[in-house]
Amino acid sequence: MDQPSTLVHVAIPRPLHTLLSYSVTAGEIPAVGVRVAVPLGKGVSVGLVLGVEAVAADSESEFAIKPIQAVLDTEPLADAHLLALLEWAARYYHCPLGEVIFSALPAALRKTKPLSKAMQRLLKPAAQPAAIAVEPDNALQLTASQQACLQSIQTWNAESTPRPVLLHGITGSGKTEIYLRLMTPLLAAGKQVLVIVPEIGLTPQLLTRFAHFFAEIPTVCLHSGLSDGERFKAWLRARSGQAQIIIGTRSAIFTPAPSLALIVIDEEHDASLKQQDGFRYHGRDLAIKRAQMLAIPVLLGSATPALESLYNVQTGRYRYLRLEQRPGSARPPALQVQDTRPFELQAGLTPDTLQALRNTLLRGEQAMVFLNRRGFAPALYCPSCGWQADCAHCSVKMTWHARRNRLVCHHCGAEQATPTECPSCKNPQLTTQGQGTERLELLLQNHFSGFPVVRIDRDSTSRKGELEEKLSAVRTNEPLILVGTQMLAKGHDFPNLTLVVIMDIDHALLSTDYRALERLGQLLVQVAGRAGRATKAGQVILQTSQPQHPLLQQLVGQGYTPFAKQLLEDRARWSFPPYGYHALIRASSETLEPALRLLEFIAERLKASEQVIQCLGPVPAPIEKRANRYRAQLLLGSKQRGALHTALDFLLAGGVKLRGCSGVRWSIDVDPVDFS
DNA sequence: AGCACGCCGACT
DNA sequence: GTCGGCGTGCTC
Repeated sequence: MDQPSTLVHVAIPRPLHTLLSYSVTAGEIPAVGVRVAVPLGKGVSVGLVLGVEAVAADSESEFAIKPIQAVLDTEPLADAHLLALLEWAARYYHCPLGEVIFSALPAALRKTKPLSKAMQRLLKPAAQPAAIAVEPDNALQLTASQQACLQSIQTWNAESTPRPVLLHGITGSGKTEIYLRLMTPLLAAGKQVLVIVPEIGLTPQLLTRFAHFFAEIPTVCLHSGLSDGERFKAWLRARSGQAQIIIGTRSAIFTPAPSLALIVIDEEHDASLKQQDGFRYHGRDLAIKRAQMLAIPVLLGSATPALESLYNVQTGRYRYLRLEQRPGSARPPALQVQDTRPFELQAGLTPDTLQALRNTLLRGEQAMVFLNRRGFAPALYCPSCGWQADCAHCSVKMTWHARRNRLVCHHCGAEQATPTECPSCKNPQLTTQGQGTERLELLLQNHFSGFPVVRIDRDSTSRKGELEEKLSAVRTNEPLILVGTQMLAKGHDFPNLTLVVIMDIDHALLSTDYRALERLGQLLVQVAGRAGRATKAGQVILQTSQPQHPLLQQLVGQGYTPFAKQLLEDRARWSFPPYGYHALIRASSETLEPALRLLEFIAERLKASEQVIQCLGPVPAPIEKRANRYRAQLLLGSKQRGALHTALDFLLAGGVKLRGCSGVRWSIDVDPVDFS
């Protein structure tokens, strides 16, 4: 008897570029979006059902179709919208769909284990939350410009297919207030709002504001500090519609939210929105895609918008709002460039800078010295023979950490005891070179005895609660000096902080990475924004040996917008993003040659695609060796996004294999932001 | 990614 | 004569 039977097409978390098909028995046909356990090779794998197809029982098949092993869920984990987003992302980033899907699901769902009864129950559709009266906080009055901003956004968002809005608001201009006010009516109507932030641990003040303002609204936070179980529970609460505010880092963009009505991307320029390994998506770009698919508004906020976003404003794809003034009497800080060349430096600081620090402390105010380099010194060398402490596994110098008296590689984590003499010539007098936050802390402690020096970096805050401890010391508003890295750049508001010193920006001014200047400009503006946030005027000192650099001059003299405009003109001249599109193919192997050879082969295949694209390279990566692997890269550029994608599809369809390149690992990075 | 199959060097 | 090296290819 030829009875019809049923096939399911399943995405598997492996680098397969196709779905696999399995048979199911009539009584257990799973719905699309349900997980199944399937036999794979000799083993068993989890998979997600993406298609169900009735076929004639006698239909021929290329393969021996195996039956699924078990249906794992009673309810679909992802709805059609989310699956469409993931399918789009897999195509756009040229990442296998199964890997995309399972990296978007909480880790608890990547196992071939059925959920407990309790968890199954939580997957059932829940009733929409009842409308809640959100109490307007009368203590919080919007300024006239905030009010005008809010009004514009609300008018625009009422359109049937709203365009993304870029809210360009200087530090302290009150972007958060706009977010809160925009969210209020939606939450009151029982809707959900997704808020994406760069790194949750670094934006505690944003979380506190939300918690106070929306005390009665169920909220979940999705960040790296959660255990698998906690993350899964938060995901379930969002999926049920019960949690109305979902705050999280980039991966939160994949959280199911049945009544999603708004997406907010805070610090939309931030590089941490781009995933740097595996499925290399951009959180902001997927947010815009998701919002577009759902026809809901999306708001991008930043004091220093990404060049891409400013360009999208120019072309009319985004709308733009500027929030200029700081509430109250706060004025923007005065920026001053300090030429380091004529001076003898102490731990990298000029005499003028030290004097400015002293004056600040004597006025009873706080100062911050920003140096994006951990450890005591970034190099240890022998003055007699020239030997230097290199990492055995990477092509970088090791950093000397004084407190632990160890040499540490900041790229692979390798550590070793500090040698007591030169391993090459036995000279017992090894010397350090360059500045790190540890050395800066020590110098400042000696120089300003009687005033506390608080160092905040990954090394000084590794213990749980240590960061909060240090921050609360700063919040006493007593005169002190803060020393720190990137960790200090955003999210903290110190009312008595009036001086910010920024060190070591030369490498970014001289970098060959075309994004380095954009990032430097953003960082300078963000860090400068720490100064003078309350009623006191702020001062910012930039130390550099390149004070005449035209773009630095422009940034200091005219501000971020003209600086960004100039950078955009430079990008246009070279057809660099956003005027052209890039994809970076990286390869690594135990020696450099096979990686280069494979990329050479790939470059040739791409040429055979007959698409209008440029290949730059292959060349060794800027950090040629990392964790014992040699790295090379091939940059692809095109003025047509479509040509680039067609070429990459052609490459993947043909398969990439070359004899003698067996140990080469390679990957595609669409819209790369990091070229190291 | 795993995990097999498949041809060339040092062992009971 | 075999055990096993990891190069190559497949997974419905």
